[in-house]
Amino acid sequence: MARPSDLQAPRGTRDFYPEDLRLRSWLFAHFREVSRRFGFEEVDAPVVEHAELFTRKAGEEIVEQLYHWEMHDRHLALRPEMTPSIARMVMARAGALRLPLRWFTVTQNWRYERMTRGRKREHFQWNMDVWGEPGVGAEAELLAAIFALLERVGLGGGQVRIQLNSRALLEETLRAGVLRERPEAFEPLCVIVDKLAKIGADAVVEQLRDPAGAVRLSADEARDVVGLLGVTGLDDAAAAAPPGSHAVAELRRLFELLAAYGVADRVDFDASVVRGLAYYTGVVFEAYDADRKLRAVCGGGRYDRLLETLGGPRIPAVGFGFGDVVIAELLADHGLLPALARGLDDVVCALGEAQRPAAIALAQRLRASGRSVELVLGDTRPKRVLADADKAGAARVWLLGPDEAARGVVRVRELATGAERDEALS
RNA sequence: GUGGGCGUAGCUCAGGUGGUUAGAGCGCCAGGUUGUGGCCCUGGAGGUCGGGGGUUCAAGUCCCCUCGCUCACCCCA
Repeated sequence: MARPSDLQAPRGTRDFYPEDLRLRSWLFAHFREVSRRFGFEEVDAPVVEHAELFTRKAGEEIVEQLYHWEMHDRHLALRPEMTPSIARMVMARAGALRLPLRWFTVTQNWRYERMTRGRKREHFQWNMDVWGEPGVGAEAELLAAIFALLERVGLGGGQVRIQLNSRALLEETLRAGVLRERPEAFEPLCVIVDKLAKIGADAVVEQLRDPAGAVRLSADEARDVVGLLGVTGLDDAAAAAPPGSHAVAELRRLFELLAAYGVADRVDFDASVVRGLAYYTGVVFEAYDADRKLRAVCGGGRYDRLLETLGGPRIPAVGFGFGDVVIAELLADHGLLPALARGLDDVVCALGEAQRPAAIALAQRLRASGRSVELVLGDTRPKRVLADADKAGAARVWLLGPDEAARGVVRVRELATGAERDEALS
């Protein structure tokens, strides 16, 4: 039923009822378990940050879609992504941290944007980052972790593939060419080039030429850049790169490492992947469902200069963000969303107020042993108690009536079998 | 911002060309044993038909406006 808008969750946000939250927790548990197995530690930061932490000059959409406001002379914002907050935390303790650092987060993020399938204004995101490791071994660990997660949720059979590129490769090529005199145009160029698959080559060329823009290439130069993005094989990319390319060597090394993890066959080199965030400097990647029906399941890359940009030391880093929305859509499409029970173990019911103290003592004893115990609060008939316990998925019901009390026992019923027995109360 | 679909019970939805007290399934509540669940049977509660206006003897149904949800595009994580 349609309710007044002030009684609905704002557009793009969600209420999580118990059954919804069970599913969310299930997913988060997998995020955390994979992170744990890879030796990552969980951290968190405030949802509200100084807006300046997120505002950058490269024209990224993520900055334009910031939820932000002025309050008591402070410009605050809801975090649209986790990386800047983590960078802030790393910077604050840079001198005391043993590198490389492996941190992960599972957080709520906000982005004010139009809604479509797989895209909401409020979403949760799993982040894994490695700080202080310049080599592609870090990328390999992260990609392996993504595949580990996919396998845990039932998508380990190639339903999801990762497209991967290196901004360093693109940068090497362009700095030997059209950006020789203007290296600072590289970041805005990446933001534009990221749109290739969405707006088409002509529109990208147009934006790269824009005399009012930050890139300002000639028409021929812009077309050359777009041409570079069409490369799909690593050998072709190598051929187009400057001789002795460091970036090509790193990509080759990365694929060797991915082979050692057994996931190289699910990763494709694709020069058109550059990502829409300005701070990426090296390897960048995105994961998509094999049918390409949905938006990217996750994405990430290397950002070796971000900490420097924020005024900190130069610590290389690489990470990814993995949202809860697209993966849930994908799991639903594949019929992989699990049916999760409440996890209630026991129901304890006093039949008659005189038996309540004994029922409370029993419930507390069971709880102390770690069981999930629902104590029936009102004066509910056994019929109802049994039915409710059954629906809740409880294993057994403990009934304590005058008869049992007189004998110092409690009636225990196993719901699965219907078997009953008396058990001593103390 | 553009275009489409949709708003009827807690949920999922039916309700040809406008016509008596608006329906189903599920869920919920009660009963079918006096202290015993699942299955089954019976009964019940629950609806400003998103909101406002209009046409009409008569509007859930037609027209206009409006709000909301949703999908696609635009744009972008």
